[in-house]
Amino acid sequence: MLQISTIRENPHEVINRLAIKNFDANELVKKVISLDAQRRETQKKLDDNLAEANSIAKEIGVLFKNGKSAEANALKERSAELKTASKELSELLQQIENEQYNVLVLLPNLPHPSIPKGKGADDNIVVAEEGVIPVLGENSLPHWDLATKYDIIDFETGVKITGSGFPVYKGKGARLQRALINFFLDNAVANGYVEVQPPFLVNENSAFGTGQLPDKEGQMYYIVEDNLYLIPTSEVPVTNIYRDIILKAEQLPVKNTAYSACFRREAGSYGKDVRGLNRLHQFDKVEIVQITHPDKSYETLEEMKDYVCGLLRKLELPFRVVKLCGGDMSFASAFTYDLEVYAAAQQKWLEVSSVTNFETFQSNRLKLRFREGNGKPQPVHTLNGSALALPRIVAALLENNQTPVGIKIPKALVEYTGFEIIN
RNA sequence: GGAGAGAUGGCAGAGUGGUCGAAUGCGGCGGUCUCGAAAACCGUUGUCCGUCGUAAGAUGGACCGGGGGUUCGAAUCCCCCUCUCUCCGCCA
Repeated sequence: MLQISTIRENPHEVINRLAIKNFDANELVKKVISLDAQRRETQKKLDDNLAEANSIAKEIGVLFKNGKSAEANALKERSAELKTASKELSELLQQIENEQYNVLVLLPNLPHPSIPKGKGADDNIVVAEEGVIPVLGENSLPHWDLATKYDIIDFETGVKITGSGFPVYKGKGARLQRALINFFLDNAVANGYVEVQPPFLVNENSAFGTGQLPDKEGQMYYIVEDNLYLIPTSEVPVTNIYRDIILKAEQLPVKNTAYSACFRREAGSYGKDVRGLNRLHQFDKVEIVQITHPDKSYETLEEMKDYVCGLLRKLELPFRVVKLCGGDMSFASAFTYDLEVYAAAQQKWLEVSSVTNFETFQSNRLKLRFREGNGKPQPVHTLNGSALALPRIVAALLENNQTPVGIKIPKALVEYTGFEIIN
């Protein structure tokens, strides 16, 4: 959520920046500003009213004590008038505030000034590419066939138990999952991230805090009976740890990492490009989150991006770093790098991580702030990234490392899997 | 699932109708003392929204889990909701 002060002070800047995201903010900005003026005017009236009422109440108290009940009763009449007026004003104020809020949440985050305009994924900028793209033999297979061939992932049994998008990992497949999770967590911890194990279900307030609600409830699984949501990413519970908190400047940066299963309904996304592990309803992911001083967040963004690159390097996967253009960025993002690995059998780049700086967009909504010395609280910057999401990593590992004798495990993972080859 | 208790400032914990944004203790910050530190002592210490001001600040309002009600006046009385804790039941 944008800060009202930003909009009030630089309306044209807001409109221009949002145009980069192909978002026409003209009307909404106008509306927010006019509602803001109404809000302040109404509040002034209400406050004056209440101030008078407060002082009358005190007077009445004194009068009664001194036995001057006639005078007190006269004042009561004025007090009653004020009460009626205050009630109307406060209802009006509430209504204006709600309206303003409802408009405010429709405005996406401003993209960083360096973000180029663009329509969609085709206009993203590849800022780095690394690793050797393997050339596979004639009878190479996509990962879903390899999974069946070596009996490590069973999609059909998953369908029987739950439905499509819920695979069953078996044998070395299951072990590979566990190995990757540990590998990612250990690396994050070695890089100064504090590991947390969050709940996989969150309440309404949390879903709201990170922006899944009120808009995107359809993307989450929902438990009606308990009014809880299955998390689409551990970003939700981890970030919400810091909801309604004022940190001290010395506590920054906060660095957390968490493994969680992630649950996504992805309604309407069935169809092409979703075979095998490419898109699932339940998958595993290790997330990294940082809360930083506003002056440090872009430095941190680079650091987080480089950290994820390091993981891909250790896994010996060819990858590229893509800077998203305005049109492809998410609602809440100010700057996003996507990291993609090449899956050699599908001959396709697969997004495995998204590293994003939200600046104050999340912290403003979360009421997550920090204080320098005795200064006023101010919003922090929040960032997060996948480090990493498993399924597409597994897909690329299987496809790229297939050989006539089996699938080779990258060296760095062997101490975690306990085997060097899947055969 | 059944029964009971509770929700107050960073924490602990008083406060049952007006002088309460709220005692006291701890913690934090500043100071005195000290070569320095500890102890002791003194002072200070919440958030949000307005108004005035370049600012420092001044000032109005709101906030004692959330919402509603009674009253001239509510942390305090009444109603509803949420959450937490304890005991019983069930259970990895």
